[in-house]
Amino acid sequence: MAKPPAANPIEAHLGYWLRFVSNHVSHAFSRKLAGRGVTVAEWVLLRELFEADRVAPSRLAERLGLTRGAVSKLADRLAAKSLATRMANGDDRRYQALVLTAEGRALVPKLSALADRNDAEFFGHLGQAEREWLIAAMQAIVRHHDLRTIPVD
Amino acid sequence: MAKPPAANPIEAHLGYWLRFVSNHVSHAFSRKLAGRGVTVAEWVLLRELFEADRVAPSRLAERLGLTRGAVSKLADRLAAKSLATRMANGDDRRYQALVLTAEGRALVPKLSALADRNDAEFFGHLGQAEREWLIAAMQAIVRHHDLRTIPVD
DNA sequence: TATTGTTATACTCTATAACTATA
DNA sequence: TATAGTTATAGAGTATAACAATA
Repeated sequence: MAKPPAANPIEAHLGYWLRFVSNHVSHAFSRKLAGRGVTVAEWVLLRELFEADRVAPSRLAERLGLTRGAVSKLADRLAAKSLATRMANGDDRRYQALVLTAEGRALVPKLSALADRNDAEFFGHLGQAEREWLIAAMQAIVRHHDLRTIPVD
Repeated sequence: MAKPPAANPIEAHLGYWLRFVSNHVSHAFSRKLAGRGVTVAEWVLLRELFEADRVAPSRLAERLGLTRGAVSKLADRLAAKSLATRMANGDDRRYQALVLTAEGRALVPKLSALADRNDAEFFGHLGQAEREWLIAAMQAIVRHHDLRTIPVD
């Protein structure tokens, strides 16, 4: 009698293979960012601030699927690194805005170049058509499930 | 004058979209596992032990791309939950083996069913052909870069 | 000396929940 | 009371480096 396959092979799961590739890509990127003294979570926040200029922490928490406490701590670290600062925001004094410092604003394009390089290293060997096909497939899944929060970790 | 695009759009990166989908899939799975009192890292170790019967911690560290210290702590937690135990292994008394307990062995198929369900929830709407195409694409990337360590986090 | 495993230490990431200030 | 943000606490996950036992 053969041993019954009590557990299905996890290698049949698309999620397993996505995670396999995605984690290697992320780890490689994380190592590149470390050379600039920045973590992936910090990078995600920096990107958001770069694009939106001034953002309330609660808005970031919503977009990134984090608690306000988590954003608060991330903001602390960006502030400690002189990459972002807190500012008053509008009339309601409960609201703040997080804003990049000049140093932070200057850093983002450099980190962005690292991201470009990382993506090219992992996927540059694919044809343009295949890369676009895969991106479209992932975007379709995101739309199908109405996934909204931008991944941080 | 339009503001120059000082940072390339990260949305052009395949890595970004893989991470977007992969993280949502992993988080959903993590929540399912939490209902059984198990973390994703613990699940990965349990799978390895289920398949190999007895494995030396150093071997696990190698396969999973972790330090021996990290595996040691994970083994502590599995032992605390009565899912795995440490045993002597062979003649060289420096070596151990980690082995599933009966409880651990009984649990894995249940967790595996959660993994099946999670994958079906996220990708069940795709055609069989598309799912297989995507899996093959990921496997090709893994082969191309000779990625070996099984992702834990 | 070299190797296996453990432990000490530290940092990131994140949550929950209590707290402060403001409305 | 309700909301924005902070802080206290806790735990997972991981690394580096020092250590103990064994070879």
